[in-house]
Amino acid sequence: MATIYDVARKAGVSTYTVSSVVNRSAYVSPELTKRVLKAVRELDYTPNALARGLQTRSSRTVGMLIPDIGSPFYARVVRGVEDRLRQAGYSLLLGNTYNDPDEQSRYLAVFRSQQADGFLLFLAAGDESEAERMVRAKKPVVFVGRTPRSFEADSVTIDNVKGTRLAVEHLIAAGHRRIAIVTGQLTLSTSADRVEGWRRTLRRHKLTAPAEYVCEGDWTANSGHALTSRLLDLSGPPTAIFAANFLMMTGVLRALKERGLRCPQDVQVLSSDDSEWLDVFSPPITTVVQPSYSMGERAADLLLKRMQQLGRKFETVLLDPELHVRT
Amino acid sequence: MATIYDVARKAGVSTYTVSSVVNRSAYVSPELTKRVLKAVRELDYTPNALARGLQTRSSRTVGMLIPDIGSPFYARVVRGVEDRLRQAGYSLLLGNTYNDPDEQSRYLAVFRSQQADGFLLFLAAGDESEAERMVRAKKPVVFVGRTPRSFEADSVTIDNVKGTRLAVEHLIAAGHRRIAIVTGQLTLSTSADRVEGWRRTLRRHKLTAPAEYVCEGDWTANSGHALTSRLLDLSGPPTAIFAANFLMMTGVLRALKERGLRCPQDVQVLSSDDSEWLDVFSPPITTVVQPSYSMGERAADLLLKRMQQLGRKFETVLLDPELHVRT
DNA sequence: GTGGTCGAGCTAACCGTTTAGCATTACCTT
DNA sequence: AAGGTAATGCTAAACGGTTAGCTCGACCAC
Repeated sequence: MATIYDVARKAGVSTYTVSSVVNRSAYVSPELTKRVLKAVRELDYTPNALARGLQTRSSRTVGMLIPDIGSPFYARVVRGVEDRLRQAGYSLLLGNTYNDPDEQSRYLAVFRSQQADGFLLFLAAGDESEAERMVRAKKPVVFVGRTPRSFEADSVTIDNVKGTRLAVEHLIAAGHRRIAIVTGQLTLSTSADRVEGWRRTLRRHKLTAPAEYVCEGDWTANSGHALTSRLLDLSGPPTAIFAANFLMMTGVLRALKERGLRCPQDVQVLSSDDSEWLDVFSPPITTVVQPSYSMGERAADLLLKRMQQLGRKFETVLLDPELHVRT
Repeated sequence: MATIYDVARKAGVSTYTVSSVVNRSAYVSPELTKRVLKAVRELDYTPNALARGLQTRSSRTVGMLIPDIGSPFYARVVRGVEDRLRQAGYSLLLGNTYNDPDEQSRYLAVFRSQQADGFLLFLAAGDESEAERMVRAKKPVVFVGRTPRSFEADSVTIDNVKGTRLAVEHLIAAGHRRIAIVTGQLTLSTSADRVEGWRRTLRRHKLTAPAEYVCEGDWTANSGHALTSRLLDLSGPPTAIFAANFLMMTGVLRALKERGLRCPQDVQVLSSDDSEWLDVFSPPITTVVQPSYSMGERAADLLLKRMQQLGRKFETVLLDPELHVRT
C-alpha cells in the first residue's frame, strides 16, 4: 500500500502538501494540486485511517451494541443508524450481545480499544454501571430503545406505555375483558413500560387482572410458547394476549395451535413490532408499529450532536408508536 | 485515556515490559508482571488498537459487504460470521450495500482505509472487476452467497441449483405442470443458478414452460408483486410459483390475495429462505432452508484460513439446502 | 533601498504501540 | 580470575499520518 510519503516523493512535494490536498484542509496552488492528485491516482493511494486516527485521536467510528442483529426490529434500527452515520462520514462497529452482559462488556472493551468516537447502546438486561461510568466520564453515549433506570443520559426510545395502551384499548373496544401480557425481562425499561401501559389502561377501564397475567420471559419464541401454555392452564385463561415482540408472538401462536385454539376467535393475539408482510398471512395480527428505522436515525443524529458538543444538556427523544389494525 | 507510557511510569518499567506483559509476548519476571498488572488495573489501561494496528500493520478487523442487514437471511449470515470472528479475536466492519454498486465501492474504500485484514463479500449485482482486482492483489477475500462469474476465488455458497430442484420436484410430485419462478437479477449467480435448477428439473420431467415463466425482479416484495400480476395475466397462468427469497414470496402472496386467488388451492407458493415461525402462519409455505448461519460460519473460517496462509489454493464450499415441507 | 506584510509550502515533532538490537547482571566453567 | 552464556528488560526507531511554527519569496508602501 502506498503511503503519503510515496505520494509526496512522486509529486515532488512535502507530506504537508499531500495532506492538505487530500483533506482540502489548506490552500494549495492549482499546479501542485494537480501534481498531487496525479500521484494519488497513479499510486492508488488511500490514507491509512489507523495512522490518521492515532494522530487526530478520532477514529471516525461509532460502536453500537444491539441484542440481536437477527431480529428484523433491531436490524431496522441498525439500518437507520448506518444510513445516517454514513452520511456523516462515520463507520459502524457492530456488537451483537445476545442480551448477555458478558458479551456486552467484551464489546465495550473492543470499542474502547478501537477508539470509537461515540457509542450507541441498546443494552442487555443486567448491570448498568458500566454504561453509567461511560456517561459520567463524558463519553458520547446515546441509549437506544431502552433507557437507563438509574441515571440521566441521551436516549431515543419508543413510547412503550402508549404502545401497549393502544393495543389494550383496541382489545377492550373489541369486547375483551381478560387480557394477558407476555414480555421480556421486567428489569428492562421496554418490558416495564409495556406492563405499565397495560396495567394503567386496564385500571382506567376498571378492569382487573390476576397476577399471573403478567408473564416475564426473555424475548424468545420458546419463552412465548412456555408462558402461553401456562396462561392457558389457568382456571381463568385470557381471551387476548399481547406479546411484547415478534418472536414471542410466534411462540404464543404456536401454543394456541398446539391446543387447537383458533385465533382470533378463541384467543386474540396482538404484538409489538410490525412487518409489512404480516398482511399476507393469517391469522391477522394487529401490531404496534415501532418506528424502528427512524429510531436508528434519531439516535445517530443525537450522537452526532453530542460528539460535536460534549457539554450540551441531555436530550430524550420519545417516538410515537402506532397501531396497525389487522382483521 | 491512559497510555502504555503512563503504565510504564507507574510500574517503574519500560514500555517494552508493559507490552510484553499485556500481550504475553515475552517472559517477564513474576515481580514485574505483578507491578505491571497492578498499574494496568489502577489506570484502567486499554491498548490503543489504532497505534497497535499502525505498528503491526494489522487491524484485527474484517470488512463485510452485504446487501441488506434488514433481511433475516443476511442477518443470520452475519451472525454466523460474527460469532466465529469474535472467537478468533477479530471485529467486524459491516457495510450495507442495498445492492447498489456505488455503495459497494464506497464501502470497499472505507474497509481499505481502515486497514481491514480480510474481506467477506456478499456482492451486489453489477461490476465484479473491483473485487477481482482485490483477489489478484492477493488480498484475503472470501465471496459469500454469490460466486464471481469470471474468476476463481474462495467462496461459500449454497447449492442453489439443488435447492430449486428440490422445490420444483416437490411441486411436480404434487401434480403441478405449470411452474413459474420469480427471482432477482439474473446476472447474479444466486438467481442464475436457481433458474438453472428450475429449467433442468422441468426438462428432466419432460415439462416445458413459456419464456414468461422466468421472472426477473430485484428481490423486493414490490417486484414479487408486480411480476406475479404479470404472470396471472398470461393466457396460461402458472399453478405454482417459486419465489427466490422471502420478500418476493410475500409479494407473490399479496398479488394472489388481491385477485382473490387461494393458496395453495389455486396457486401454490414455495420460496427460498426458511423461518421457523412460518409454521404458525398460513398459507403454509414450503421453503428451501438455506443454511444461512453456517454459511456465515464457514465463510469466516475460510477467511481466517486464507489470512493465515495467503498462498493456499482456492477453496469452494457448497452448502446443501433442504426442503421444509409445509402443508 | 528598507521594512513590513502576506501567502504558500516545508520541517519536524508527535500520536501510542511493537520489537530489533543492545546492556546488564547472574551464573557457570575452566 | 577470566571468559562464556543465558536471562531479563531497556533504548530507540519505526509505523503513516497531521499540524504548529517556520522559511522564503513576492509584493507593496514610503
